[in-house]
Amino acid sequence: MTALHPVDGDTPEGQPLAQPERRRLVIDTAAALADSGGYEAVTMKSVADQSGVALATIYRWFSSKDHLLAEALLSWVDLIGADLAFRELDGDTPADRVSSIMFRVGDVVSEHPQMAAAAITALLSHDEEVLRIFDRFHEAIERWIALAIGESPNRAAVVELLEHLLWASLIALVRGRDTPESVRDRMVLAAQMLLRDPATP
Amino acid sequence: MTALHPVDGDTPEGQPLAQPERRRLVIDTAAALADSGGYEAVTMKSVADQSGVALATIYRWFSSKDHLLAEALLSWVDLIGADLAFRELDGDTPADRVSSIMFRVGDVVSEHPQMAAAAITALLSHDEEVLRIFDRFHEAIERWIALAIGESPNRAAVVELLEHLLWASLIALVRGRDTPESVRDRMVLAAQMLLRDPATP
DNA sequence: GTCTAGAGTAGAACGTGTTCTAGAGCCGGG
DNA sequence: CCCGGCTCTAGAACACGTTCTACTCTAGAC
Repeated sequence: MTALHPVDGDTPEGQPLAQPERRRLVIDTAAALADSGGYEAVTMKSVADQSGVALATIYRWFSSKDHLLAEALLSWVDLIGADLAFRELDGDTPADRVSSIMFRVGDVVSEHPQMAAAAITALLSHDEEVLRIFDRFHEAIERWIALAIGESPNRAAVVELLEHLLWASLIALVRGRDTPESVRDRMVLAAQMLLRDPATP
Repeated sequence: MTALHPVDGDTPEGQPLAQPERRRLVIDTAAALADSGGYEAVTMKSVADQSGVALATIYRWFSSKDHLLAEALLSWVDLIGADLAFRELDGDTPADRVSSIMFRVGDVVSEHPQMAAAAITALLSHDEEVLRIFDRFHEAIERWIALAIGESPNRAAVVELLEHLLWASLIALVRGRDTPESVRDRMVLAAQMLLRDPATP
């Protein structure tokens, strides 16, 4: 059994897949394992076996298990990002639109709680590549929140505060210290308080 | 070499230490290792060797490495708590007093960055015992912040929001994504924005 | 003094993330 | 066609957290 005949990496025509497709396959395999059993269920050996890519090759493409899972998370980010670009945000006030975003994020997390927990665990790693991905994640969330609140005094500061709050809430959520509902409520309340006019006449 | 003669666990008189003292010794050994080299520098074997307590015994007392490090963190919490109980908080406004607390927390973290990073990494574990300790940590921080802001409309909500912000900031801090100064600034700004009168006449 | 329950111990063993080794297949330039 | 360099591979090896095993020692009951 050599590189000519990867067990699970062939096209229907029997052609071996090219590198980008095999890389994608590895990420998707990890995501599937994470989705069904969370962080611990993703063992590098099972990812290798199920994807048909050798363990050593996976480590050539990804610096660590956490890096691999972080890459899987990026697919979600793209998904939510595309959704936000496509569908208008509901709500007339900034707080309403923050609420609207939180509903979408909450839906994704609620539908895939194990994957979400695994991804957030991975994002907390100190791995170099994970930090890189974390920055992209950070930028995406910043964009979403900025989109929701629109113009406002202190805009940058408010966005930063809301982002930190969301991050802390997501961590609490996957640790069972919080519920999706209270995350949503907290974010909306924070948006209301931070966005009210500082000098109401 | 048996239980009669633990290498490092004797009093100057040669008496073997009692269980609570030996437990304390283990925690302090872990803290010392964490302080000098961070999370990875704390290996259970080196804690066992340097404290003179057998590895199996350490696992009888602590459910995991993360539990052990979380216990080490509690000493800090007690320290800061005692300091807060003893020294009045400076500042006339709630925001000033939040700033004052952040200075004290920031000082402790800045003086022991490796230990802080290790402790926060440990606190993020899903270990049962760690969750228990996390709850105590959470209550302590809640108390500190409540103490700082005093009476206020929406007090509970403001405290909760500030606590989440602090948590996210500390994580960013130990990951090198933030500086003590900007954590302080963020907390003070948040306190100001959240505590301003909702209906200025 | 003897016995027993329980705490403590040394060291082997195990699981999993990660790295290493040695070699096989592939591809473009001569 | 052959070479040199590249990717990929299987499997061994390693590190460290954690658990297991079989044993010793101690303290208290009697």
